Amino acid sequence: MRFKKSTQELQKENFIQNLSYDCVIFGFNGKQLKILILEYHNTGFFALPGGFINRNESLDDAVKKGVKNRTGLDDIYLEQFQTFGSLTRSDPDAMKRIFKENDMDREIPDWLLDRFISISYYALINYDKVTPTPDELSDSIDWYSIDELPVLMMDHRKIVAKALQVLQDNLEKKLVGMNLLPSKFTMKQLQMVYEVILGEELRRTTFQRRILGMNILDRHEKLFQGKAHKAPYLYSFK
Amino acid sequence: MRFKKSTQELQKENFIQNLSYDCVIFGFNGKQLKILILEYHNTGFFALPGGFINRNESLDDAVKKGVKNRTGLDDIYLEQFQTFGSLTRSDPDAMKRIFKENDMDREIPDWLLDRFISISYYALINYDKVTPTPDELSDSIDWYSIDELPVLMMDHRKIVAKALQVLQDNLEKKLVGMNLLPSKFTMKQLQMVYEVILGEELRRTTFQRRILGMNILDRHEKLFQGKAHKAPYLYSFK
DNA sequence: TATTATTGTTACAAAATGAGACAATAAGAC
DNA sequence: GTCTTATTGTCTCATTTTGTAACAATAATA
Repeated sequence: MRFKKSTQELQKENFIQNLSYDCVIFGFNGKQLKILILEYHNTGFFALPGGFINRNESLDDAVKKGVKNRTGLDDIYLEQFQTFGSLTRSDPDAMKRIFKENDMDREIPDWLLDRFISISYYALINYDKVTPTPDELSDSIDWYSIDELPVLMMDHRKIVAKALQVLQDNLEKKLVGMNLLPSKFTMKQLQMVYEVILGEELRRTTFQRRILGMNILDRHEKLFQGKAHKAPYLYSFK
Repeated sequence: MRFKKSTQELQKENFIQNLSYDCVIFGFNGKQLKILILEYHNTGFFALPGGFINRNESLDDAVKKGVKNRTGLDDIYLEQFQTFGSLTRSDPDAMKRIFKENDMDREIPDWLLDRFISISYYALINYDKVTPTPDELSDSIDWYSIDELPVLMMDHRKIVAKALQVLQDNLEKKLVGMNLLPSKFTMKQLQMVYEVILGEELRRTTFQRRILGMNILDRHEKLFQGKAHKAPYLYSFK
């Protein structure tokens, strides 16, 4: 959970109480699976991007808006995967600290110190098209490799683990590659996406045969990379 | 969404606002896949069993408690599958009507007329061990076959459809049969569970070979049903 | 022109699945 | 008792899918 607006706008009446969302935003940099993590200024607190649900907007719209603000992207592939509601997951002390370090500890709305149930989404985005944008609470936001994450606040590590597990389960049925890759890509790139998500190496020939057999790709021109070997074809999703 | 307690106890301070849960409780009667549907008295409103989350209990505990009250069962297999949060899903007029028909329209707490975001679970239970129990708002609760459901309130039909879809997706990886069948069952019974969930017929020999190949079953004595043919073995999950 | 690394494709083996056949066997009919 | 009936457990063979390796094609470089 985190703030989208200045505290002026964080008025209790505007938002649904005790409810937040968190989003695991996946990107693929060509080699590794990455997620966007933000850091609250002067606290050493790392967290998933998130926010609250406005009383007069739908849950999905709230999340879309939040992710758009962080990434600059419209039409993002979003999937809701779990709602976390344990009694111990919230951390009012951390919340106080964040406000304090931003010289806002007099303004902290009391509803932010209450218990929160968090609805979690994951997003799949094209890494290269994103300009990660921190918000007014002056935190940074950056890509972290999935296997080199910093220690995260509250239960956010658990949320990431669940997101990855669901992503793995959905890998076959949901055309994950389409959203993590540019519109044209090589078979090798697609295979690497599958490999980083599954965390295991795949056999090149079997993978190629299976994917082509699905009949979901169009083949385009070759990609000449200036390397001393045969040039691969470019593909796109139909 | 529905009520667990008399309105005396439905005080705003006790519950998390704007948040409810709904539960699709699946059972298998030997032939059909059934779910528990309740009917509000004198309204013709059919709905999924559900409830609210107490401020000092975890989300999972709230749902466990609710399902236990309706079924009498402890240790229920529960799986959270989706949170519904559209702006249009709530229906304050229906809520008023329900209270009115129960001669409680003066007592209706105003927070019940507000927007609700609903966290949905499905449960898998042993049909024969359940005594469906209506609550103090004097409604009935009964089993309905999945393909003969009455018209449901609000978006509950959509919730059921999603539950069934997720159940289908989870069929292989989650040992669904274990929770819908008695501890000892025949191969035929297990196959029928798979068939009603998938909505398609399966080949007997292939099914048997596949399930036995998984090595998840123990074979026990034969079951003599008084029928003029070979008696099947009983199995249990390891 | 030869070398190198990677690619697309083919070939064959191994495993999984589809489809059918068949013997075994409880209980009822005679 | 013996025959009939319906269902079960198992086996066989064909088909499909997957695992594994081999090999020729080919961009760039030496």
